[in-house]
Amino acid sequence: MLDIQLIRANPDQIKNDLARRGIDPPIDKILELDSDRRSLLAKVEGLKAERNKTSKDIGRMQEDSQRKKMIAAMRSLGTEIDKLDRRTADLEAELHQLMIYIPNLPHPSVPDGVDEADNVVIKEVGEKKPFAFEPKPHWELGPDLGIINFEQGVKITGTRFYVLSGAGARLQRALISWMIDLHIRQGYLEKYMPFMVREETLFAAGQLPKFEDNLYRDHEDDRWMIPTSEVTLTGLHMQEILDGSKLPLRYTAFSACFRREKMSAGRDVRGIKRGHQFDKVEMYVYCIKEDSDQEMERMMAHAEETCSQLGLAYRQLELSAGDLGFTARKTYDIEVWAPGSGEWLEVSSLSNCGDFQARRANIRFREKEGEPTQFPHTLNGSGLALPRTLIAIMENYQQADGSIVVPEVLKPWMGGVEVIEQEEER
RNA sequence: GGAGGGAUGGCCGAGUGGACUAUGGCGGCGGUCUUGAAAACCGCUGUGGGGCAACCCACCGGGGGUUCGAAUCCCUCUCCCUCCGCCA
Repeated sequence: MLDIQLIRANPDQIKNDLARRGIDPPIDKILELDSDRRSLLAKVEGLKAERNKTSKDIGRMQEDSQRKKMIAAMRSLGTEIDKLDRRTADLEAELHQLMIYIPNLPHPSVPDGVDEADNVVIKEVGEKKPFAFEPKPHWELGPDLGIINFEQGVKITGTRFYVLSGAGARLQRALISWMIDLHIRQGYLEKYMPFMVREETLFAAGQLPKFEDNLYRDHEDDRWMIPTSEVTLTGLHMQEILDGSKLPLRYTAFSACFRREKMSAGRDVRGIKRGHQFDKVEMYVYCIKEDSDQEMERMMAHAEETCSQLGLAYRQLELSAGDLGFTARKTYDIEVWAPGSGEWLEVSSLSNCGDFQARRANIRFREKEGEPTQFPHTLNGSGLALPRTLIAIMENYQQADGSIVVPEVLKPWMGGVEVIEQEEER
């Protein structure tokens, strides 16, 4: 959510910033509603002050005709207040309805552009691994080795679900453990969070109301499956006033993520690249606004370390203004090279949300006691999405015979397995 | 799933229709006293909104209602606790 005071003070600046995203939201309507709301508020609050004062007087008076007269007067004043209160509430609701659909303002450093074609490659690290044979895609390697079974996933649940088996399941678990341990060393506090949340939590993180179509939901209770643990890590401090001396707060969490993928139906249907359920290790930071640019670079370095320690060639992209997500003011993507699929795979997306989520979640902090509260900045980034990392490892570490070498850093978690050979299907 | 009890400020806890401008205590901050500290005493100590300001408004878990007036009465939702049932 944007700051209404900011819109009030610099409407043209706000319009220009949002135009960079290629949108033209109803800023003038918002200003009009805001101004109507404030003048109505001044009026109704004056009447309330009068009612409060007179009601107190009534309480002190003896029963007499004067008292009855005042009660009658207050009764009609009450009707008037009710009427104005309702109009104020209507205006506020209308204003709120507009405000919650306005995306975050792009950071000044974000490159211009209308969509992903305008995203900028900042750097490419590592060489695309050369192969003396034609590298296979993971959707062939996995079933051939007996470590991915697509048919079973479809049978059990439906399209875009799969089963990992034996060394495949173990490799994913190894990645999760290794990544979390790495992030702990990088200074993050590990959290294990719920995978289901209430509606309010999704609103706080900026997923609702706009992206309702992409979420799984239990209609009987107010329970929604999270699309990312960014949601729960934002919810962690909802409605709190944090102690400023404790910032920055850095968290890491593993979670399953659930996405209906209605927006991308038909895309990336082969393999495990885009499922309805996937695992992810997330990094999340709450910090003061002065630190957020540097926290972003820091988090980027942490995600890069994940790629480089796994020996994967990767590149860093910065999203153009037109491709930024709803809550983000600046976003870096990390893509790793998948030689079998023959494409760059987005394994991580790191966003600086500024105070946008903190506002929606009502998360504040106070630098020192007695000072006014401020909204912290929040940043989130995948410490890599598991299925795509798995793809990259399988395709990059494959050998001519179809076996897969286990990356050095994962060996401690693989129970002595150094090469994943064909497994008997069970 | 059934029965009952709860939710008040940073924390504990009183308040069941008008002096609540939310009692009291703890903690915190400032002051007096002191060589210094402790103790004692005095004062201050929630959030948001409106207004140039004085000041005003809202908030006692959330929402709605009754009333001239609600922390207090009514409805409803959420959450917590106790017991029973079921359960990894």
